[in-house]
Amino acid sequence: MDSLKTTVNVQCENCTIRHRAVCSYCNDSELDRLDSIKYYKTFSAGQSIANTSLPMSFVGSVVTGVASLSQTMEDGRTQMVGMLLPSDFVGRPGRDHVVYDVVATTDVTICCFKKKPFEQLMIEMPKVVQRLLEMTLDELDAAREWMLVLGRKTAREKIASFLLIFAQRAAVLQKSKPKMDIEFDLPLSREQMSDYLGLTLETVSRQINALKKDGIVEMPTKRHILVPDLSILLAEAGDDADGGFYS
Amino acid sequence: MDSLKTTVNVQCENCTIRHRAVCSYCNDSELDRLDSIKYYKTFSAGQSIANTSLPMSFVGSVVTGVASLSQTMEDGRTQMVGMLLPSDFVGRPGRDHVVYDVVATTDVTICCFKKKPFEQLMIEMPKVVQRLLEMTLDELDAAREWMLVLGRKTAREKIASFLLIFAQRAAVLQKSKPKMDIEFDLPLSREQMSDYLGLTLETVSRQINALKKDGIVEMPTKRHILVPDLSILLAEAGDDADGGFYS
DNA sequence: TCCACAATTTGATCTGCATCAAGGACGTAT
DNA sequence: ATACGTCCTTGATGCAGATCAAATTGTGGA
Repeated sequence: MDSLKTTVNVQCENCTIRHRAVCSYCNDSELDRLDSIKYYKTFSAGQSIANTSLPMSFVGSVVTGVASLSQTMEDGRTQMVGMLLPSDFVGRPGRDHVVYDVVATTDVTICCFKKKPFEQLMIEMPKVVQRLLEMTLDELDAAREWMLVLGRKTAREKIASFLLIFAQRAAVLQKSKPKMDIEFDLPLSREQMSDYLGLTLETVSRQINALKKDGIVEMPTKRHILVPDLSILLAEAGDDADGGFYS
Repeated sequence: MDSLKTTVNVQCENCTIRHRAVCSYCNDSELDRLDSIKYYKTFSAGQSIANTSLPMSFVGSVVTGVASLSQTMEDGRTQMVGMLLPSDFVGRPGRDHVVYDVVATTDVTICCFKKKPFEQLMIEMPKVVQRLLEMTLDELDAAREWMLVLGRKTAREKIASFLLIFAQRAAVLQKSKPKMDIEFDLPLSREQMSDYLGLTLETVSRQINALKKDGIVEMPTKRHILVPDLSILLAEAGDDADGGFYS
């Protein structure tokens, strides 16, 4: 959240385009030793970033786009266990194996740090480890918040909770005046939403249209959402005052 | 897991009994600076260890017993979001607020460190922070594993997954020869199990008795379980080869 | 502009688990 | 012993969401 202050254009190593992007690590003057081991990389929507059989050679920070973490059972049932949004950390420093699949949900730009040198920096620079601990604690809170969603909420509440993740982010970025619609694009398909929410895609479709019919949200296109009143959506999610995923 | 090597008798500050206990931190010679700020504390089954309105004044390590972390919605629906077993870390270093209720599920002994001095040590001793990062990453993996259970598994698979947590611990402790039953006590009531699994207590009761009827487990008393064949239980949980909660 | 295909919606039906409601089993205090 | 409370089991019924099946909309490429 303390990132996104400035953006820079970066050269992607996969394509010839210079992307607008910024990494909160690279913005931190105390961490400028990271500069020498960093490079930017992009993945297009649907592309695999890492999986159980193909471990990552880097760690890094999402600068643009959305990536997802999912686990799959042998019979094909899958559950998304996390979303990586801009400024989120990618990778498992000090761990060899990835225990879930990391996939680009939209086009994604990542500020990468070579894994081995980064792990060396973790030993030499306590501040890096402290920062990672902070971020990991936040992720743990988010995961536990989501366990309540998965275990106890109704389909309608699940959808509302999901929309809140983006609505709250958008509200911050828009610094939205109270009487203005909050507006954002859905970065996930109905099927991906169902994987995140532990539902079927049909139920997702029905419930999101029910929220629309009830005037909780507007949906000019199937992937674009307007929220006239955030507090109503909050109530639909069954949350008290704050309590959002990324609060 | 690298703890539990030796045990010591410790004086509890709440009662006059000396408890058999050991803390993995206190066993680590590199961390002996912790000695000066540590004390032991016990909680009896059902007692609250911390909650949203009553933050903790310490962090620490569970040495005996089981504690639970839960979140509750205004209307009373609750979801257990974690279990603290011996050697697990309790508390949120660097955070003021507890975001869920911590309750002793059985009688619990905790090796406590005063919060402020512990946070000071975190600044001075990088090793402490590194260790916490490791543990937090493990907790995050466990939480995500559990998200798959909550979002995608059937009631029967949920029960099997739950029993596996204890069966796998017991298997390690018993170093059980292949042809020997794995044996353990259930530290949770049917209702607590239902809170952990996102089910009702009736469904928990029915499914656990179904597993018994099918010979997957034996249940000499309602709180004691024998597992004749761990691999059958694993299959019931829908997991592949390893994949357990605390693998 | 049209076609092919993917994403989404909508309808009809089915089912696993929740809910509601008793009834046992066990422990503890009287 | 007996009574009471807590925990657990078992049965009957209902419903939210899954499943199966089309129809519709949206999209990128020739």
